[in-house]
Amino acid sequence: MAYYRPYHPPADPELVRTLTQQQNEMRQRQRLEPLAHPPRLIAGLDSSFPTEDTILSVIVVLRFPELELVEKVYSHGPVTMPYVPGFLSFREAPNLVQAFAKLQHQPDVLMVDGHGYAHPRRMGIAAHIGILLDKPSFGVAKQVLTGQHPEPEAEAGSTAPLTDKKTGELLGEVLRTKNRVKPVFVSPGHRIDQDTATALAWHCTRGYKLPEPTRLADHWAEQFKQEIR
DNA sequence: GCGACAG
DNA sequence: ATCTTGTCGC
Repeated sequence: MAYYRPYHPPADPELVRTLTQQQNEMRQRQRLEPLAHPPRLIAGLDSSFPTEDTILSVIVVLRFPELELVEKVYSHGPVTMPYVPGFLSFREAPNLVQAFAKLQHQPDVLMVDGHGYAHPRRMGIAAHIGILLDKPSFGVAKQVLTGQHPEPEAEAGSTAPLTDKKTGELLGEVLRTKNRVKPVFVSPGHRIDQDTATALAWHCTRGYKLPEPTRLADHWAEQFKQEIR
């Protein structure tokens, strides 16, 4: 059996150095603390690429814990950065911020597609967005970026720790949202803690692998994709 | 030096 | 992320 992994064009060393420094600076502003108040509105943020040079970001706002859709907005524009593992936020965050500005309702917390603290420099896109908007945020990713973890039990609701192999530090939690289906990776971003992030992700699941906020954002992207053409 | 690598 | 057919399981 031969396994292949996607080939990533070599990233410009100078660019990587600049962005790394920027993430380390943002890390100084990151605050991981319990949510001040229970959320009334939770947002789901997701970006897609209708064409290789066009980015489409969608944000949905749901009432919590009912999970009823309250609002949905989108923003699209030209792609300005290549995808480089570890620097996803610089490619997607700007357009997400543009979409956020269109919201009529202000969400209490943001669920972002991708990692938050579970990042090489603890600055995944979820943390990045939270700091830029000064909003509580956390990430829900479908694949691991960094860290190791044991397999959570097969039953929905089971969790397992995602830790740094070197230091043992807790980076996030692996959450089985659906029976016998690949789990998702939850990690805090900004102004929230791990337990709250995991609890929110779990309380937002409705029988699908992805929690409603990000699942619906992804769903509406298909609809908005038609509007921009 | 050898792998790993969100979306 | 995106492309893309058949296939497996509830």
